[in-house]
Amino acid sequence: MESLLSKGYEPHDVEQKWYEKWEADGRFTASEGDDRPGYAIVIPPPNVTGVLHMGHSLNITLQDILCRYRRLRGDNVLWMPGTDHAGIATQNVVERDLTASGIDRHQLGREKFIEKVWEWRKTYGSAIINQLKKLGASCDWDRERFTMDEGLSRAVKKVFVQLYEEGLIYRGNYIINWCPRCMTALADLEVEHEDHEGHLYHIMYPVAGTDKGPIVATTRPETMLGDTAVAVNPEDERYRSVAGSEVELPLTGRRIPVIADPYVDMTFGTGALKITPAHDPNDFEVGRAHNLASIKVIGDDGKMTADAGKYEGMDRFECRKAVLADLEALGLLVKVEAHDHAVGHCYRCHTVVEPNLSKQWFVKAGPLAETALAAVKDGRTRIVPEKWENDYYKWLENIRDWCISRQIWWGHQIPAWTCASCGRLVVAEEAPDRCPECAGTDLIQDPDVLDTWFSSALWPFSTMGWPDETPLLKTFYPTAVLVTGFDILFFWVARMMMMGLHFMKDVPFHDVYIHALVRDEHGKKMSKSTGNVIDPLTIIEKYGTDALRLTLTAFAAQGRDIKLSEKRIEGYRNFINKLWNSARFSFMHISVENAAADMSALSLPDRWILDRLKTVSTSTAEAIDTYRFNDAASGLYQFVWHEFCDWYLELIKPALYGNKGEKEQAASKNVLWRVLHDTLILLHPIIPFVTEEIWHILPGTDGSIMTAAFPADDADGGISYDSQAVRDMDCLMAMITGIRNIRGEMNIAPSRTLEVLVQTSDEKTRQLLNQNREFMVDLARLETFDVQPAGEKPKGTATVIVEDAVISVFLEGIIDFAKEAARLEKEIAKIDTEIEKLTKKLNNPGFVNKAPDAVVAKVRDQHREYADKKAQLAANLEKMQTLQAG
RNA sequence: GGGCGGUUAACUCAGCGGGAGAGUGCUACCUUCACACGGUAGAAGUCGUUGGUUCAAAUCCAAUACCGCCUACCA
Repeated sequence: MESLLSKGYEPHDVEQKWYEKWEADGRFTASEGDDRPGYAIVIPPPNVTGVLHMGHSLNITLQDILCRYRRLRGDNVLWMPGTDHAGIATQNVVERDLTASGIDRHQLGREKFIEKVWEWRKTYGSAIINQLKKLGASCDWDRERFTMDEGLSRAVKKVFVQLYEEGLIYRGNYIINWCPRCMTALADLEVEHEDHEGHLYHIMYPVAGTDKGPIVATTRPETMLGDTAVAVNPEDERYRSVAGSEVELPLTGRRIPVIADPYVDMTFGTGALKITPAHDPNDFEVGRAHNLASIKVIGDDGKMTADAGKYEGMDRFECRKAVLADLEALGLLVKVEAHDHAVGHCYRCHTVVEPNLSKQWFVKAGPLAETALAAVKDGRTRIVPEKWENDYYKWLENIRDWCISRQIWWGHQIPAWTCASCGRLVVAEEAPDRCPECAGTDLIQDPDVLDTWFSSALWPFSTMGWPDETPLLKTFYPTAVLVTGFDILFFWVARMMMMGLHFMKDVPFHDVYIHALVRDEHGKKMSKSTGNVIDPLTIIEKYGTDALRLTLTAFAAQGRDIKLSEKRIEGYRNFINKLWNSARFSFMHISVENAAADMSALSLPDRWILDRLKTVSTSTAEAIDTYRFNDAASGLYQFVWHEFCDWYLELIKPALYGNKGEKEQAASKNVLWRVLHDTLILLHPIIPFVTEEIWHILPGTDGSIMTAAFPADDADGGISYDSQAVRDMDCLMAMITGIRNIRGEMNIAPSRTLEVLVQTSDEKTRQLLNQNREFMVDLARLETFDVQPAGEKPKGTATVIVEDAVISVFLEGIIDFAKEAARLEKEIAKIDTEIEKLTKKLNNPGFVNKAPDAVVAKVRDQHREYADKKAQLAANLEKMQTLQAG
């Protein structure tokens, strides 16, 4: 059997093999409903154009841990997968493709273009899904959804119509963010602000018929061409005389009024504000209040319109330069100041966005936000870690209406029609046959599509078949938890809350777990342009999926970003290999008889490891239950490597090789089987592949590890805590480590066995040592091992103190005593600093009187222990010094 | 402008009121029959700075510095 197992773990074939088997056996398939508790997670749908990055990898790993864990705990788990049609992003990608072959989408026309996008999706759309599978994602792939699917589109239409009828969707002319490259409106959230070192230009607008007038300040001088007023504060003495008069708008020859409005901040700039209602949201409001005209001088393509006069056709930034030069020539550019300000960029193509007056569709967010806010405030949905709740509250409290129409072709076309003859607007799920107003049959559908996030907002219920009342919805809505990064808390989470509560009358998820962002080793955001991306697929190729998953999990501490480097992944790959080899070793000894065998006649190490196993089982369950993934990973790492491998396997080797009789051999084999068995299950949610592989080699297991029971609580098979075994083992381990320490410090070759004497007045300790002397002899490599009551200490020995036992290692002929004297001095110095600290505490009346008794008693004990230890070591040091002198 | 987070061993990070921890790296020794992707041992930190609360502070509070992020209609 062991010859079949390679010395080093080879992940690639194993991963492929098991993933295919799991899928084929329907291991990921949820039941529509049965006796088991339902547990659902909907995947944050990756963009269909996407390529797997580290952010996905972390996100998927954590969800997979939860799903696999809940299955092991007996739940009916639905992990709903799918992709997002990513309107603007996808359209951009396909357009780029077309451009490469010399085609413009307008040549193709809308219908043909959309066909092209679907073709594109057919060819490349499953790439990201296949990459998720590489990560081991146990999604229910039979239920995979796409936001443009027929079912989801139906949900989108229904939601749109209902919100419109409820007055929560409206259409109107407002200032929106416009991307002149994508040629579409954007929601406020889709604008990324960046600080730019810009300029504040001071421009004089001469009072009509004079050459003096108010000076306005602006960062976007080209917009002056669309100015329809100058505003000053009514309280401002400086402008009292000009308020109400007219000024001449330079470069245009137009006359515009000077209006008074308290909105103007007298302390900023010159105190006079140019008003451009068509290109600034504030100016738009002021313009409305004063009935000013709106003149749109920057077109949707980013070029100046006919209303810009001689600047028509110029790019907006060219125009800025031209306007400045012309003003300069006229002597009207009074001052240029350096001015830092935030400039908005399109989050898809990074072009500078332009606030533009435009007719768009909006969601009235206020009422929806209120319910979403309340659901978190009253705890129906919990955000973990809690600190994100504040951000959530703040955003919803200050929410503004959401611009949902996009001037692109790829997406859900808005279900609104206008009658060509009477102009009547009809909003309906299906295309109307005739106008309800005039019975005209020429109805034209609004060409715009909806914001992609509009359909994503419905994801938790649209994927389960809504608006039909499906069994799936009944079993799995509300979902258990949403796992996502904070970057889409507003974009997506908050909007799902709003829509879920409005249409399902219940929250979409009980918990929201916000995980970290993955950054590079220097803490920088990974991006293609910086060239610092660590590609998960490359990592998987090199180290295996389990290593990547374990690394990400170990670093997924709450509330902190993950700095990833390949070096770290290597370390966790080594752990996988360690686990593999511990199993290889185990398989040399255990057989099917050891499965589920009785747990009696246990040796001390057996009892000890079972206690540790129970402890780590409980803490792993607790950690996953509370989303402390890193605690789960590091707890298991510690247990497997440093308790199971370093100590337990070493301790039971003599028993396994039959040196301790059949009874103890059988007992240890049973325990070994049991520990390995349970450990595999505990690790499976984090590292599914290697655990499944070992599981199948482990004798006495049947079928997939995915069908096993998680060894916690009642499913622990009667293993019990054993604090006595833990105390005894701690004592033995401390002695072994102490002796090894001497060996190391004295440079004694491992092959050289040592003579050791332990003296202790405690009979129980003597008993413990006598009963377990083989462990000492074996692990500390001893020639002789004597246990005696306290008495005269021998000469020429190195000393270690453990509790009240004095361990003497005979050194005569092995090393020189000066070395041991130095070692003792160092040890004593260390103890002295401890004693000093403890003494100070005990001499403090405040401490003795006010601290809890238990704490005081503990400090007293410690103090006594250290004092004893010091006395013993000092006595031996004296002997060393005499020996040296002699 | 407002808000949040970080600052702990050379590096990356846990810990968040009662003895400073882990992984990696480093040093020494070891090719001992699961594993050199290994073993044993070791060195290594005024827990950003200053003040306060407390018998007790890396841990709580208040300032402050530096770094990072989010958010915002001051032209």
